[in-house]
Amino acid sequence: MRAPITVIGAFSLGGLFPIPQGRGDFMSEAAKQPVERKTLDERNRMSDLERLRHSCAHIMAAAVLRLWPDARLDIGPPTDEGFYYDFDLASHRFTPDDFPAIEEEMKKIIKENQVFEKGVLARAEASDLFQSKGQSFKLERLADIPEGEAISIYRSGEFVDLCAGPHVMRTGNVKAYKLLRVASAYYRGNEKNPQLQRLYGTAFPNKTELEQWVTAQEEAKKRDHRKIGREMELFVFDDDVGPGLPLWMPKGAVILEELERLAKETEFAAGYERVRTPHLARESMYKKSGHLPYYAESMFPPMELHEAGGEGAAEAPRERYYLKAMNCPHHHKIFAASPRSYRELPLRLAEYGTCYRYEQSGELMGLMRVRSMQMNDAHIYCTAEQFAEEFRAVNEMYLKYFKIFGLDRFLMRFSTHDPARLGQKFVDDPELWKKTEDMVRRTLVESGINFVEVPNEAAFYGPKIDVQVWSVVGREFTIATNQVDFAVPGRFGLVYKTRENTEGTPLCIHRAPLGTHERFVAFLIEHYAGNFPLWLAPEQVRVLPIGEEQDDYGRSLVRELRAHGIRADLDASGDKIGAKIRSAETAKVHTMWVVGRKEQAAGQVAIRRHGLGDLGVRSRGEALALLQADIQQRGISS
RNA sequence: GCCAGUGUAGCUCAGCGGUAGAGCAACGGUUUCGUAAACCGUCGGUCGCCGGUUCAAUCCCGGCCACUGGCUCCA
Repeated sequence: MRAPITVIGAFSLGGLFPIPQGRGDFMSEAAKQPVERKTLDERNRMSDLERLRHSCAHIMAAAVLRLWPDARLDIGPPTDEGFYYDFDLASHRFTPDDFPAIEEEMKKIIKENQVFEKGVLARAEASDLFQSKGQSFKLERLADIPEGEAISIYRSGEFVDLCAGPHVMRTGNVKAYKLLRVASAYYRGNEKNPQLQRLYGTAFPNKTELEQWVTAQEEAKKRDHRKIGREMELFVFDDDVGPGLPLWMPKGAVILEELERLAKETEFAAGYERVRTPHLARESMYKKSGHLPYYAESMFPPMELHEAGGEGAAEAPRERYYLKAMNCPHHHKIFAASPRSYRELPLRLAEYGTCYRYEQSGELMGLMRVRSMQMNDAHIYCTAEQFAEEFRAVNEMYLKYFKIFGLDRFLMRFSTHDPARLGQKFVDDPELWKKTEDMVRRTLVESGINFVEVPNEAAFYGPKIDVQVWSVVGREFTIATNQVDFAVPGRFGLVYKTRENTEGTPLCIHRAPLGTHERFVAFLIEHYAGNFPLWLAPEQVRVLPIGEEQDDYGRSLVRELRAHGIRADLDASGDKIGAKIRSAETAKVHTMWVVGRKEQAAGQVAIRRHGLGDLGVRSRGEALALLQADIQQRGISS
C-alpha cells in the first residue's frame, strides 16, 4: 500500500529532444503512460485498462480458489504493467509450472461469462461472510474501512471479494491475459509481517495488444544494461571481488572518463572547485555528522584497529574506521579547514567521490544498485539569501545535462519530511523543516518546474529533489538528486564571518545531477541500447581495410585519428569485408571507415555508420573534421 | 535481509544415476576478398562451492555462495 501522492504535474521536455531513429525510447510501454492525477477522492476513478486488469485479478483469484480451496486472499490491485493478487497458501508453493493450470481455469471462468455484481453490506454482514469463508485477511482489510464508509463487495460466480471496484460487466469481457511471474510480498508491505505469495499477470483489451506488449517486453530485455554491458565488455562482476562491486573494463572506463570530463567542464564554468578525499574516515567523524545512527545499517561494518603487538585480541579496539557512504563529511572538513568569510560564499566543492554502501544482498541489481559507487558529488555552502539562486542553478544544470543525453522522460520528486517522525527519521527542528521546504517549493514553482511532492521521503538533514527515471524493464530509479542540508553544517561547527562580523552557519546543498557513475551509465546503456553517441562511444572509429594491401593505409588513418584524440582501431584480421563490417556492427562501433584500393589511391575513406549503413566517400581530412565537430558538440545522434 | 527460481566452455544453450555436447567467440592454417557471417583445423569444462546418499553423482539430498524475479530498502 503506497501512500497516496498528489501529482502536481509530470515533467517532460516534450518533443524538444527527439530520440534519434533506431535508439528508441528507454521506457517500458507501461512507464510511458501519462502520469495520472491520483488522490484519495479520485482513487475510484480507474482507467478502463485498470478496470479490466482489476477484474482479471479477480478471475485469477477465483481460479486459484478453485484449484486450491484453502487459499486465503489479500488484495489484488491493477499495476502499471498489469495486476497482481496476494495469496497465503500453506498447501502449495506457486511456481511458473502452475500457470497453465491457472490460466486454463481462468479460461473456464471467462467462458462462464459471470456477471460482476456489486453489493453493499453492513459491516456485520461482511464480517460474517468472510468469516464463513475463512478469509482472515479480508476481515483485517475490512477493519481498515472507516466507520460510516460503505462496504462494497463484488461477486462473480461463486467468487466474492471485498472490493471497492469498479469492474467490467462480465468475466467474458476479459479477452487477453497472461500470468507473468510468481513473487512474494510482505503482508501490508511491512518487512516484519509474514510473506504472501504474489502472482503477477497482465491483461489487455485484445490479443493483438497483449502480443505487442509481450514483444515489446522481449525487445526491452535486449537492451538491459546487464546484457549489453557483457556483450560490449563494459563492466563485469566477479565472485572473488564481491557482489555489487563492478569492475569497469577499458571500454566501460571510457564512458566514465567522458562523463567526468563533461562534469568537470560544466562545474568549472559554474564556479565549482574540485577536491579529493580519502575513501574512509574515523568513526568520530560519522558520530559528529550524525550519519551513524541514521545510516550505520547501510554502511560496511567498521574496520577495527587494535594496539600493535598487544596480547589480548579481545580487548576493545583502539579505533574504528568506516568506508565512506557519502562524501559530505569529508567536504565539510575542507570547509572547516580555513576560516571562511561571507565573501567566499557560495563555496562549491566538487568531487567524483567513491562511496561504499552495504546494500542488502537482494537489492543489488546490475549497475543500477551496487555497493561501490562513484558519485557526481558536490557540496555548495551558501547563505540563506543565496540559497534560492544556488538551488535553482543546480536544477538548471540537470536540465542542461538531460538535454545533452536526450533524456526527456523523467519525474522531479520533491521529498519532504513527516512531522510524526521528527527526532527519529528526521532531525528534530520543525521550524527549519518548514522554512527550507517552503524555500525549495518556491524555487521550483518560480522556475516553472513541475514536480511531485512526496512526504516522508526526505533525507534526515533536509528536503530533497530527486529525478526519477525508469529502467528498460520498468523499474523506477533515482538518477539525480539535489538535497538541502540545514543540520549537518551546524553539527560540524561550520561557520563563516558575516558582513556584520558575526558568525553565520552556512546552508549546504548536496547535489549529484549525474547521480553515480554506476547507475547513470546503466541508464545510458539502456537509453541508447548500447548505441552511444560519438562522444561517449567506447570505440569511435574502426578502420576496415578491404584487403591486406590496405592495412598500412588503415594503420596511418588510425594513427592520425588517435593523434587527434579519437578512439580508433584497425581490423587487420583476415576476414572478408562483409565479415569485418558484421563484427563492427555487432560490437556497436559508432563509425566504420572502409578503405580499399580506390580510397587509398585518392586519400579517402568510405564512411559507414552503425545502424545507418554506407554514407559515402570523403577525403580523410573531411571525414576527420566531421568526427571532431560531432565530438566537440557532444552531438546526440550525429 | 526475506520468499521463490536459476547456476554446464568466454557467450547463448542442449544433455543426463554409468564421470559431457552444439553454435558463436578465441587460437592456427588456407584464402586477399567492395558494405552484416569464406574454408579447414585446434584449444577450451574438477558441470558454482562444500558435504551426504550410492558400486557409481553434473544429475538425488543438505548446507553455503552468486545471479534472476519480487518484497523491504535506496544514488
